Amino acid sequence: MDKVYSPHEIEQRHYAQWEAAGYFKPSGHGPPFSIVIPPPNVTGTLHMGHAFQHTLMDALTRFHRMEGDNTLWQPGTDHAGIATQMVVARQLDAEGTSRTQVGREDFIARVWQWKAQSGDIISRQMRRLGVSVDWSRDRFTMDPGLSAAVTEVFVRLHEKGLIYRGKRLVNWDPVLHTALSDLEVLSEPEAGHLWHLRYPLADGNGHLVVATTRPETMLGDTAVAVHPEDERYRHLVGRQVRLPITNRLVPIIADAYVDPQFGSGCVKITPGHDFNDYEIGKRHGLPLLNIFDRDAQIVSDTAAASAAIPQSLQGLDRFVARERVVALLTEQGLIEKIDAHTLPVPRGDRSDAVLEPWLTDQWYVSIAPLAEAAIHAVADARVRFVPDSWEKTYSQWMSNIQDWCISRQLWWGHRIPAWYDDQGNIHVARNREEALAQARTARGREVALTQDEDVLDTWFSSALWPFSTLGWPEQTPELKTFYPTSVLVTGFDIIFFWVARMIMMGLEFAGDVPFRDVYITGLIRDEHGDKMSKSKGNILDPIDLVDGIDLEALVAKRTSGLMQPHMRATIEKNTRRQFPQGIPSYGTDAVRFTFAALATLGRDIRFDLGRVEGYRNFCNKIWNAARYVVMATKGKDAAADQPCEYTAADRWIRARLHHAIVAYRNAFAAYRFDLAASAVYEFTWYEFCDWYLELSKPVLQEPNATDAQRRGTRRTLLDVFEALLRLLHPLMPFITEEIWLKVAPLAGREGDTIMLQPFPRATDF
RNA sequence: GGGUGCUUAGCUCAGCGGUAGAGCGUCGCCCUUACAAGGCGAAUGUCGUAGGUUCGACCCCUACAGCACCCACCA
Repeated sequence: MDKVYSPHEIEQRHYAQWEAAGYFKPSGHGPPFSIVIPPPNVTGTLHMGHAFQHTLMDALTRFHRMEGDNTLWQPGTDHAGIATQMVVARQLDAEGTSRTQVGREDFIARVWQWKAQSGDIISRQMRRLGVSVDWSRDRFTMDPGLSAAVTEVFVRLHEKGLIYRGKRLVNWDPVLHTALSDLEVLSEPEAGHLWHLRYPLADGNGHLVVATTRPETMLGDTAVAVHPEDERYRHLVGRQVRLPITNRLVPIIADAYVDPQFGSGCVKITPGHDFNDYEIGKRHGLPLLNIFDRDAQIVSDTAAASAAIPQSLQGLDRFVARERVVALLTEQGLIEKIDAHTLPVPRGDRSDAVLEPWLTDQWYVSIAPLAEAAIHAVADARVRFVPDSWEKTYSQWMSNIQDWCISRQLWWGHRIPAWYDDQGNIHVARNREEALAQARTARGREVALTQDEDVLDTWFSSALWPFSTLGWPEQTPELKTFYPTSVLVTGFDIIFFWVARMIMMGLEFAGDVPFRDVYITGLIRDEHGDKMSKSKGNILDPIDLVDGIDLEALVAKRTSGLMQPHMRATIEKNTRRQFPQGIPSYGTDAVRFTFAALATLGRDIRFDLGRVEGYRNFCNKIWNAARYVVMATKGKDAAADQPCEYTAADRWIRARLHHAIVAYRNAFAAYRFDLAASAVYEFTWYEFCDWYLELSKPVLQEPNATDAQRRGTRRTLLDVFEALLRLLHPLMPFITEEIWLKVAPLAGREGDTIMLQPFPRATDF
């Protein structure tokens, strides 16, 4: 064996062999064990969080495979509608054209092209991490089969009355021009103002003061509300104010929603552009005025006329309109005062654009009926969260769940299977022919149909992932064998987006929960506890830890393609300070072992390169122990069929191995990868290397030791070390394979790979 | 407003009702034929604060403080 452990060549060689030999396919004769991968965005690259989760999933998969279970790790990628569309749109921009210029069909073709190119990057990264997914079953959310599942689910939910089309306020992204679900809205407090506006009473006797953070929306006001018990205003309820600028008359109404303590105690009501006001408007039968277009600019033409918006304001962006409205009111002496005020501003999670509540037609899932079964599934422990503290988060959210807006005004995604006839009737069907037949029956003649232009929320197809990847709605053998899956490994950030929805859809369509356990990981943060992000310039590419990267390449990587170019200098400085020598190559096993060792339950992880270095040293320790074991036994008498005499040290190390196996297995059963890692680390280093290897030397070297004693020690060296390799394999697949292929024959074990060897049982020692 | 988690050695984190642990870092001594990507040895903590339960608390309970996160319609 080489004197130094060099992971690079070893890793690539073994992975290629494993894959070629088909070792990743289900082959065990035991009970099924299955995991579906959380499908990464096909146009992204794997980040530290992926590498972390993949390490844990692979450890579980390898462990169960070695146990003889019929093990499937189902891979695949997600089309990630908005994210992907944005990336390709940006590419087109850079080429001096645009999405709308190339048109829908060509744009989609272009995305497919990009998908093919980008998807390769992810699978290459995954292979470098050693993940033992069954590549022959690779799936993509927009594959024909999975798309058919999407359509099937949509049609069935519609038939059941659980999908409907409705006109109501949605979170509208005026930059991306699409509706978003509530979950895609991020509200952060931002500095703003509270404008106190004077609304003259219609009878000319003074005015009311309303406080607002969005003065421009006064153009769409249809009432002013006060609290019913508020003595100051009680007498005014039922009377009217004359709105400035538009001169429209709007009523003063009483509604308990109003907090008399806040501002002036009077609230302007804009049902068309505020979710609360929308509800109040419904309660009081107020008219709803739409004053913004899809770009969030002030409307013109008839819409402007019905709100009596003056020409001078039409077509203005909402923020320009705000200034103009304030200026006009100031001129008229209608601004009482302006206070500084911090308010939550809703932004789109992808575009970061300030969202506008906007009245549109959208498709919704009536979710409460589905949620009920999903709440019970968790309450009854048919789905178990690990750690279980997440159950509360889950059930609280599920109990207050709102209908899910599933339509998106995008091009990249699953087209909604709904067609409209010339009278605007809706025909939901599996395909155009079915829709035509439906229309024919309904109308008694042939009618021309137009398909809905919209696509579905990406998470709609993700929700079906555990069964759509296994062939549903066909009752395939895979579906029968591997559904429900054994465990889902994912981050807490997508419990609502994904986990909850999979449970609902799984129960409704696949007849059972989608997974037994949900292991929730924390976030991988940088060494200061900051979230890793491109804009902060603190991201690490897991492959760079594996292969190493020199400083200049790292700086270039971190500073290219920045959204805020002014961050460049800071990022470069920090990077040069933190990694003056770049990042050395640690090898996959060291990186994986680090992830496992850091995988404590229920908290975020500060990723510390010092730990990787420590575990790289651990790899080296194992390597050198192997050199000793081989040197001490190769070509020497270690025959199992000859008399062996075991020293106290021999018996002791076997007992310690027994102990380590028990600890490791218990840790795995409880998803305590950190404890498994430390159990095997401590046994290897402090017991096997520090003590046993040293104690074996006198026996093997002293002239007066007997042959039986030497044999006993050699047998023990081989038995214990060979088992130790199998124990380590789920966490460190490569180095264990490399050494095992050399040691196993000496230990009298046969096999072409450690991957399919039995996992050590404590009772063997 | 509701909820969750965290606070242990310089740093990153385990831990358990019974005299405080690991990795990294620091200091000292070692190139002894598995291993200098190492070995051996050493130093370092009123385990956030204040109460309580207990024979005994870092561990259980209560309050408080600080930090982080999630959900929510106060204009």
